Amino acid sequence: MSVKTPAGGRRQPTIHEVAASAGVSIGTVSRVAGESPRVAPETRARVLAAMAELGYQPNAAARAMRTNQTKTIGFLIPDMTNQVFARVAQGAETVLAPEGYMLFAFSSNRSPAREVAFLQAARQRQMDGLIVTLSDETATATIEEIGRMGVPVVVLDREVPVEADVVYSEHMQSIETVVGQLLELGHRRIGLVTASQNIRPGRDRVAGFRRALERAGLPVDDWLIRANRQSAEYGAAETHDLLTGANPPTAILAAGSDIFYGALRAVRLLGLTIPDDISFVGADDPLLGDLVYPPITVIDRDMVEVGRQAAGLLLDRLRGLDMPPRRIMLGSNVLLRRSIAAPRHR
Amino acid sequence: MSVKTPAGGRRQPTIHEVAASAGVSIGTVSRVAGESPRVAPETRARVLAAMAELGYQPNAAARAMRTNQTKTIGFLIPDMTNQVFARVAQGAETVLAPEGYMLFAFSSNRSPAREVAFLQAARQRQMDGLIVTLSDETATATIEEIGRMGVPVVVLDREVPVEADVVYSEHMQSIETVVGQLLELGHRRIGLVTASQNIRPGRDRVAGFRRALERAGLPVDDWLIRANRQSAEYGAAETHDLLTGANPPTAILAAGSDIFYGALRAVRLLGLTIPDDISFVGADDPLLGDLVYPPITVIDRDMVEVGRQAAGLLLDRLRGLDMPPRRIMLGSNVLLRRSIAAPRHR
DNA sequence: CATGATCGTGTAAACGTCAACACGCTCGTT
DNA sequence: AACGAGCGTGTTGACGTTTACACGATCATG
Repeated sequence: MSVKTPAGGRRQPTIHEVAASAGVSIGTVSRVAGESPRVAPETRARVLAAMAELGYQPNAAARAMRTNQTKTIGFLIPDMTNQVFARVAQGAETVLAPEGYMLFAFSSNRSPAREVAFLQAARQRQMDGLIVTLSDETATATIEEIGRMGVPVVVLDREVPVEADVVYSEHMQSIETVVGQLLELGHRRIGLVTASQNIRPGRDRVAGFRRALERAGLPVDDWLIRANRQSAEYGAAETHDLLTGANPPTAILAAGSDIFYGALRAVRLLGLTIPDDISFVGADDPLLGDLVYPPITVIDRDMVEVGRQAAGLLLDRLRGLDMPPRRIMLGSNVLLRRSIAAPRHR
Repeated sequence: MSVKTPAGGRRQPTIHEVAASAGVSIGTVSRVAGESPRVAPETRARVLAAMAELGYQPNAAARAMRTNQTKTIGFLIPDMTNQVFARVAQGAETVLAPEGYMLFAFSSNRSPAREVAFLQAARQRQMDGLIVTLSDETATATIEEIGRMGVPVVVLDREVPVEADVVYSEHMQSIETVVGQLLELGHRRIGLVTASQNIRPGRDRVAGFRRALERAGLPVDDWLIRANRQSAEYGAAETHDLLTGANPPTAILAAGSDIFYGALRAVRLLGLTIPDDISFVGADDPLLGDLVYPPITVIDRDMVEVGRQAAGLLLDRLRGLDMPPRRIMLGSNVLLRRSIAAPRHR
């Protein structure tokens, strides 16, 4: 016994067919579907039976046209395969689902063009709200498109000139803490590999890095700062370049989960031992940091909480909250592990 | 200068407003939007200008109602935070996007109830097609719901009584290969931790495991087989239990990416050294396997290709292909690394 | 120069739903 | 018995599109 899934597209039953089958008018069916109280129990039962029988599901398009809401939230992430964003989605889901909203995730693969395409699709589809992580704060087309949305938008960890609620993560202090610790141990040349300065995390990490050195009265060697892209390949390439340079760093900060992967791989391929040959700090993937040997010090943040907070902000707007944009800042933790030690030659 | 995103819901411009602004009828605007050739170039230009001016995006709900298609594909995955499924989505995307379809991912968190909810939502939203990974083949409600879809559905790596195209991954042979190799090295007690036998991968892995032992003329100790759930916690718990038992295995097969994580963690926490104290084989996360020390032998498959193949099958159906269900089987590779060795006490 | 084909455009119906309104029925009240 | 209130149900426009059809203008043809 097997169930058919006709490619030809079996027509879905409509409210009219349910009405006919139950021997009532479409208005009554609609009231039953909408859980309106104004229906006699006996009628309701008959309608419910007809619905079940026919496998009726109300047509969302028609419903959306009448009610101007779709109970759909769009979730824009730079990269599906990155656990960091997936966890955010998971957190948001836990808040939105109980309210009857469906969260649909869409991955831009860090392409501003695809971000615009997503925003337009979301607008076409009358999505009720959006949670977005942009891949480039300077992409004006994306920002204009957000302005046109007409529904509440929550922005994650970006600084964009848009009147939207934002959930920020703290990056600067944690980098400062880590760099401070490395300086304490005697490191004088520390390499930083992180995201582009076109997004807040990249900018803040570089800023925190510089501040830590300046505070210690040390000069900043720009050669040691690599802040351009967010990918394992980039992390690997820059780490390799740093470690094979004329005057290599004695510690590497791989700030970003993909970069962390790539950088760690580069260190391994060079046959270097952590922390004897090189001190190493990762970010955003506490699991990986704890699985390798020795465990790696990691800058961590609770992404599920980010998702919950973002969903909370959105939900308030969906309920009609009218007030100036709100900003939430969530903290980071430095999970100290055995991957950092005093530099060898010194 | 900042852009507004009114919570109140700025009304979106409609085709009527564009028509008025361009001084033509709505029919003409629709023809321009639909790229029909029957429009004078001068008129087209005027309409296009009006559209751009107003930031017009056609209302997908209204369009869907007329045309019965939404250019939307639903993608159901058991777990967003699992890279394996994310990669499938990525692969599918590369095939579907050029055809104008948008892929929206939804995570069921391995809950059959949420799978049903997703399927109903997809039907309500008139999605044009679905790619689904079910979390339990025995959930009849889910299967019935698939039968009602009325649009093509592609199933990933599950055996369900549904007339749908399927993309399978090969599991049995690769497990046999690995177990054979371990036997060769002298292992006689091998622990298997994998997914529930309610899904094909779990079943096939257990079957492959048994076959390898039987072929070698060895008895199968059911205590060594743990096939119940797919999560890091489960992997950790069962691995711990196996390794602290009265007669522990000398090798562990952690078949499943989350299970791999958890199992590896359990081994670490017990302070065991791979491969001296215990031989270890993982699955589905070649990256992790290569990052830890020593690198871990892993059963790997190309999930992006799975996604591409699934999307290809779906696309054919969307184009109207009418033929019996097709099945594609994709292979697995055993990436041999230094985590397996001859057992110590023997 | 009449005829018909072609072209560009406008008009109107339909898609499936919701909700305002209307209507008839049953009660309780006087 | 008459009346109004309230309840359950049916009817009827919208919502924004697409598309078949209609129509006038232009143009080539005999």
